[in-house]
Amino acid sequence: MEKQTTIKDIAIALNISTSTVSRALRDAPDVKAETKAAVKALSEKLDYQPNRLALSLLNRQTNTIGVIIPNLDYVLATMVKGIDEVALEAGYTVMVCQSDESYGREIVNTKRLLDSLVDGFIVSVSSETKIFEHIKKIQDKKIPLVLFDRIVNNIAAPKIRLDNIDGGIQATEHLIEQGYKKIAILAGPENLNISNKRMEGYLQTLKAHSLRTDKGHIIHCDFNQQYAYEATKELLASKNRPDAIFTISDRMAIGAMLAIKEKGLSMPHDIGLVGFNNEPIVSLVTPAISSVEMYAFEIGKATARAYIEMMSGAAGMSDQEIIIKPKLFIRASSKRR
Amino acid sequence: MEKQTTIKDIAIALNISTSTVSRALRDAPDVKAETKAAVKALSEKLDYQPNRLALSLLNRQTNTIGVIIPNLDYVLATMVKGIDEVALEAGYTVMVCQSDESYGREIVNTKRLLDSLVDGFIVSVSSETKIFEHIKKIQDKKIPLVLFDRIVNNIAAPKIRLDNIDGGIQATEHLIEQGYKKIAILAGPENLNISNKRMEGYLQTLKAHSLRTDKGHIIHCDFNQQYAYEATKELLASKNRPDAIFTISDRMAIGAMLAIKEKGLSMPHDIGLVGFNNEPIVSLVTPAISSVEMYAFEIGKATARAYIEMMSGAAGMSDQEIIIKPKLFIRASSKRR
DNA sequence: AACCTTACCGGTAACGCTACCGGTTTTTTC
DNA sequence: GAAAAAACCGGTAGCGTTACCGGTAAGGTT
Repeated sequence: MEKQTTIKDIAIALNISTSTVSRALRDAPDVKAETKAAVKALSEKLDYQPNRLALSLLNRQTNTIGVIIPNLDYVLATMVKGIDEVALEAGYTVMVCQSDESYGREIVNTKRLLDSLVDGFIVSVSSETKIFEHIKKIQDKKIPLVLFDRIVNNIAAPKIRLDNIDGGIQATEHLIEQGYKKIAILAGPENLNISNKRMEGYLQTLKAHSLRTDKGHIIHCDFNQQYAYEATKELLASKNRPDAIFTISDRMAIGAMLAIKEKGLSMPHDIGLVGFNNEPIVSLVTPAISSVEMYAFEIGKATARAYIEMMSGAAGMSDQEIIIKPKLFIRASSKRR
Repeated sequence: MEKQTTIKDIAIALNISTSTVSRALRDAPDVKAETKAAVKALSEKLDYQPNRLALSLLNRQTNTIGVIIPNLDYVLATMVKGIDEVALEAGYTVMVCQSDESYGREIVNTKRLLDSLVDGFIVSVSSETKIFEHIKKIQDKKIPLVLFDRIVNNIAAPKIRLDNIDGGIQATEHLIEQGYKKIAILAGPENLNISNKRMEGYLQTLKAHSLRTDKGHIIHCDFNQQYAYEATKELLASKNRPDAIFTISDRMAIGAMLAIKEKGLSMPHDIGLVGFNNEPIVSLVTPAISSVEMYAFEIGKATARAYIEMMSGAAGMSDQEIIIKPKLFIRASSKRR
């Protein structure tokens, strides 16, 4: 690694002081035009680039956002894309760290970025995370924090998320409207807010239609195709077999689909199926699976915008909550009327 | 943003010098045991964390790797996961920038990270990139560089990639073995190395089996489901209709599949289909699509390892090339014997 | 001629940290 | 009991940059 050209190199070459070079580069008014020209010409020639480390140290800000996410699946990658786009535009650099759904790695990542590498955080917590001390620590240090997607309730920070309850409602309403009576749900891990909210929408809707909720029709399992497959197999073998399944992710919907096919049941006739996320895959399988679009890219962009607003010291940001409305896309797996 | 506790704070509180605090924290031999204890206790209490910016400025290294990738699709996200895992283990922080397949943004990203933010690069170029001055610039500055997946040929750097030719061969051999005679290929963008290599394997294999190559059976199109769909429709409508299609990505295979189904042709009977990447999706569609597994996670890990080796000054790294062997997974879409 | 602007530039300190040199104090040695 | 060795600690400089203060020389004003 060669030594980068510094302001000092230019100063020595032109036999002027570093202060003057610094001012010349920033077009300060009190530098002679020809001095400026000389400095700029030489800095161009030597391919001078200011050392951001030195600047950050001096100004106590890095212009870097630390983004902590649990993984890089389709939804989160899309959200990161949205964050990236807006942040880049605004002159921020983004540092993405994935925790791989591990509480431990989430802490390690947070700690590292806290070493003065970033001046703010955008966080979506891992499904394993039940203790939020590391998140609170960010706030204790008065470092800006924005939560998105998998938010934490009892922390006061701008939050950008989907209206998960509404997503659950839309899915369940649709299934009821299609004449399904015994609707099961494959919910996610028990402590995961987003999955619980989707389930809440489901429960609300059943209640509103005076449908009995069978405890056996609520299954918690990991965000995982295999688990969903197993769970569905059990559901289909139970004595009170459901006639529809709502899964809170598309991966799980695929797992469910496989189990349904294996059992020789047909969709949408015997069983209705609705997923969540509206990943491209759901329109490619047969039958195509109805799914709730969550506008991940928009959520990402809104998150970055909230961050930027917060950094610019906008008032009333501290516990603002931006809620994006989902939209159900109806496909063959649940359309029987 | 509150002021972080610094070494100076500790020094003042304990009425000792900053040098001593620094040494105490690093367990230097010439510090009294009780002084060490006091320093450590206080630093614990104040939650002291060394300022990495200051350290980086001092040591002229950031322990951060700049990863430049064209997007965050399944394959690249998996590779990044691999890079992340190894890098984190080795104490590096990873900074991921996606160029969104845009040459301009690739340059912007490179430039930013070059501002002393990273001390090395891991790069996979965008499909739009035809000029590599920005990559050469990295090397001109003697900054370590590792290329992976979408490598650049005329640049001397460690390269980690799939044996794309072999992937093309495996796919084509398999189709021939299954009795297909008129095998078309949906290749990627023309200047993209990986797609050309896969095509090279395809061409070699046809030649080895003395099969005529029909110019009309070689279609270049973007890495995109829609384009692949259109291209396949044309292929199926042409007078010399192929009896098998090899696509150099799974997304394209899906597009091809849709066109084939629409035309009312059956797989594998009328048309054989083989994709590339072995994404989870291919085993979920009907019929399941044969695909070439490219071990993206392994490639990512190998890339990070090569980077680390290079940083530790290992000799003979400068133009080492690590080539991962792909493996065809045969599924219903191409198995007719 | 004495003073005052204006235009330009240099020096210093600081951001947080460590390497290096040097200086006290205490302990050891004969 | 004096000299030598060890143990411990402080001060300074420097990484690259800019903010701030101050200084010099040219030109302008009475």
